[in-house]
Amino acid sequence: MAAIPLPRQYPPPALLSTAPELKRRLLQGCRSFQELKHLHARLLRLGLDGDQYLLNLLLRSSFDSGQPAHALLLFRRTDHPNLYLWNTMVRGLVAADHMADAVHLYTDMRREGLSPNNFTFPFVLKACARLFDLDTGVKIHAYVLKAGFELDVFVKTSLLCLYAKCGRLDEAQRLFDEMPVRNVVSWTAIISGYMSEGRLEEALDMFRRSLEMDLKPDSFTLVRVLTACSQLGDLKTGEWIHQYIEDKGIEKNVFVATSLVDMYTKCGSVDKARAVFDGMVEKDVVSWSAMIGGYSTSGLPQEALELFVQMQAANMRPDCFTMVGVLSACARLGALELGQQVSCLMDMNDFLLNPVLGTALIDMYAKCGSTAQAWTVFKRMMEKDLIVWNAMITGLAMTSHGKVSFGLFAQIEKMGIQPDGNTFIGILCSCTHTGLVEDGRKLKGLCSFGQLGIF
DNA sequence: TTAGGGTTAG
Repeated sequence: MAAIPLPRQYPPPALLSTAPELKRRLLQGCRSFQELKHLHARLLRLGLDGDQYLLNLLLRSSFDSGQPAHALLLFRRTDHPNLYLWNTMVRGLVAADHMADAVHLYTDMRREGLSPNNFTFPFVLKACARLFDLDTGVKIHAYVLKAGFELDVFVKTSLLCLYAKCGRLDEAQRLFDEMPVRNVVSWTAIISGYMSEGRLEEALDMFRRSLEMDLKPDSFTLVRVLTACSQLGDLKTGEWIHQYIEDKGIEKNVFVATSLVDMYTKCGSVDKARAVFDGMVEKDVVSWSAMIGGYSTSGLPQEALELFVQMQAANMRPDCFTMVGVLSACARLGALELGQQVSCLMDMNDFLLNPVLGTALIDMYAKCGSTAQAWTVFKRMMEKDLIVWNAMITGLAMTSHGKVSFGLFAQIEKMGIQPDGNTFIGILCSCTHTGLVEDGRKLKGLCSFGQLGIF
């Protein structure tokens, strides 16, 4: 009879009687907050709380267990923490999404008279970038120059990201130009900077330049440039990048492959998207959603629904993105029953709290002729942006509820929401469906259609 | 111990 493998043995805490034992245990990682507290107690009991190496492991364990407040508590109790501990704290707070705390801690560190090193800056600059705190970032930049870290590629790239994120692409480009060493991360960062400014062509130009300089793009770079192609509808460049990936034998991870799927669907090559999708070794919910949504927006609802059936057969749980694609396909087909069935796969609150998902459900009900159900969803939705209102106005208009859609239009105005072209298209649609010619004329008198670009 | 908020929606 085969021996039953015993579970991995951890020494009971009581046996952790020496520093090496405690260190080994801390390096294994904690399984619970309770255990973390126990290990801390052992540290105190053994009089090892002055050992900053062990304390650092304890801090990291606290962050890894999702207990940043506990890490902060331990840290505050430490006399004269060394730079390593400060860095661990700033890094941990950034990873735990406590950006303001990370910046405050950095400020405390400076106040205590400690000099940051090349590791400190990327952590704290990331926090500034996420907070869009350019003022603090600029002060840190001044200190970077003073302390002589401006040549460090990590520090420089972090600064570049800060400026790009805060809308200062000019400064980001200047830093990039003066970098003595550029690597794939710096190139990807500047490409992303151009993309976030909507300068997609220039982002692709930077990518071409990077290749001319023999840079080997990685999956992060490829995802960015494929996204730029998607947004531009630039099939030619997208295909070229795909060929480049194949020629160089670059492994297509799930992110790159999904970006290819998205690029092909957005550029009108659904078949190529499907070929990439079928060739994917690993597919996640994003890949499935991209392909299903791609079929829907390409006017192939039947294919979208067939793929959704396959997704379920593959035991892949749909998310909000999947559901939008599926509901949109049902709306196009007028498949009310199916739409109702699939909507049951989600919690109703998901529809009520997510305006995109809610709109997809309203649109499906309205296009399938069930205005009453569309109305119920609309009334219950917590967050209604203009697109939600437009979907309901159009839905009512299409089913000859012109008066009600006019009522909604009046409410929009009363609430101070600025209608857009789609709102007026919905309203005009209700005029044509209900013969409210005179109301349509009045509306034309009231609103400046020319400005909206409708006529 | 460090830098890229890596892909999908109405």
